[in-house]
Amino acid sequence: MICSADDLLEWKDFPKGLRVLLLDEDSVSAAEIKPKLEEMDYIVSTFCTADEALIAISSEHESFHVAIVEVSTSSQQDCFKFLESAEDLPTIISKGHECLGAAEFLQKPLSEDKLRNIWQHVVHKAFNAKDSALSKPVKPFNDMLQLQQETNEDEDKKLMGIEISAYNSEFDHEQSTVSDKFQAPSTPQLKQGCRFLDDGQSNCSLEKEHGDLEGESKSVETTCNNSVAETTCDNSVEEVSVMVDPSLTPKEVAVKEENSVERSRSGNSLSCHPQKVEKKAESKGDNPRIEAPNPNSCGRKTNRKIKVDWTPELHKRFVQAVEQLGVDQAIPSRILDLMKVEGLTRHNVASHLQKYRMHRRHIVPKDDDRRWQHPRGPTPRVYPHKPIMAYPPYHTNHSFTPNQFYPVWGHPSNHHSSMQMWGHPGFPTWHPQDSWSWNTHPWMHADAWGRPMMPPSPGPCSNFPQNASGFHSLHPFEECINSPSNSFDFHPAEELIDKVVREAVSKPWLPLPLGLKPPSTESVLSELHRQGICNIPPPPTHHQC
DNA sequence: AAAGCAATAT
DNA sequence: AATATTGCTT
Repeated sequence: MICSADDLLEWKDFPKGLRVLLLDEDSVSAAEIKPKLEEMDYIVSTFCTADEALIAISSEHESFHVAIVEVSTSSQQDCFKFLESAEDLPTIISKGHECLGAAEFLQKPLSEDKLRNIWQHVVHKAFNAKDSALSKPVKPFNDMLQLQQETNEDEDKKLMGIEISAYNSEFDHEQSTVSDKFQAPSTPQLKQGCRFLDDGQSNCSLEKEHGDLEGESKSVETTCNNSVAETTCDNSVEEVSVMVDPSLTPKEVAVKEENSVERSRSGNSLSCHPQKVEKKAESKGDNPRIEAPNPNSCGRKTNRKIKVDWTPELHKRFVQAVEQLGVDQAIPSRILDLMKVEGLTRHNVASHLQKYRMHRRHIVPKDDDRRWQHPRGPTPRVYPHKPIMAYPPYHTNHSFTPNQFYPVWGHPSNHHSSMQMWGHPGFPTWHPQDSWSWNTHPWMHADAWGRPMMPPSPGPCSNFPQNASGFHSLHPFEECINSPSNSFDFHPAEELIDKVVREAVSKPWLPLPLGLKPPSTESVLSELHRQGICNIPPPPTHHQC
């Protein structure tokens, strides 16, 4: 059965009580999945054979909201048979290596999150049914799910908003941007999902079934066939599950996919982009590489050159190469050598370098350069009230005017709206090797990754405030843990901490970096006492410089 | 030939 | 919007 929108609206504690049909020939795996589902207050009925399941469906047709079918290669026919007979029952096929015109891939093993989210397919289906509540107010349901909703969109978009928000609410650890909304309703887009396979969370989502509803919306179309799915996703995924439109037979799926290819050719299809950069997980120590177009896949017709997706990781490599070479020596060919990214061309690098340089130039206005490059110049202005950021080496403080943000070059992100990151003193977090804020710190003040600038002659009586109230440091922490790409490089490297400490010890006259607090008088005195130094001169009286 | 830049195309 | 391409100069 298909659960109608009306049903959902009246379903008080949805998705509790969702009736799940679990068809799995492997009783062991069924025994693993079932309790997980039951923990989520789903009502699970397991079946070992398609026939049993079909009998159950035909006899208790109203009894299931969603089906999960684990299908082995040998039982594929059974699977199709089940799909046909199951008609409108949203069915998630959990399968081995093949992709059956997928609406969604779920990486196995099926985690709690993934299982928990199966209700979303019921919602999706409910609101995409021909005579669903398309024209009905959706607010109640939205409220019920405690979802956020755009208020200025038309009804269709609202519907999408529900579904998308719902998905996002479950995947709120994933990045979610406005543009993403219409690309991957349920899970991170394939582009992301496959790229970050090593994060253990990512799923690949391909959406194929509601083009008629969305019109020109940017849902990620299913344009991959088996080979694409494998080439793009198989790096480390052992198995995927596949969500197919329950109302479609395999043939129909195929037809729809063809249409999707046509529709998405104009540029927004991500799933199918053989041109996309795919890189192996760096955690495995492999060099990233640019995937060559797959001649067997949907990219066959397009002669476009590979379009490099400068992912944060790729960009990081780029930046590392540039820094290794030094800005002056960094030319495309050398950067290319250092980056060791298979398939990347010098042109790609040159293009990126051009942008990179322009950006750097833009965010370090000449005015500032002149002011800071000659600290002995005409009485450098010091802003005691201004925030100072301590980045390693810690004495290269960056001074800037609050509110004076420069545009940040990065992927579009709703994090732009969270630029008010000031006011978390003493959090010595930085990304030592990622000085270029690429999506990772979209809110970061430009100066933070611009040219290092020396404070004007910091002496024993530095004007730079050192206590917490004088500092406004950024607080990247939340961002780091929220974004999957960030966890990647969030390592307050010990060497750096050591370095900072060493520097602080060797140059005691400099202001301490954020995060390092001067020892308390008491602890110093007791330590001196412990070492037998009892004759301590009184501290110098405070004086102005 | 490679680099770098700006304008333009996709 | 991001990236590629092109055309030009160095």
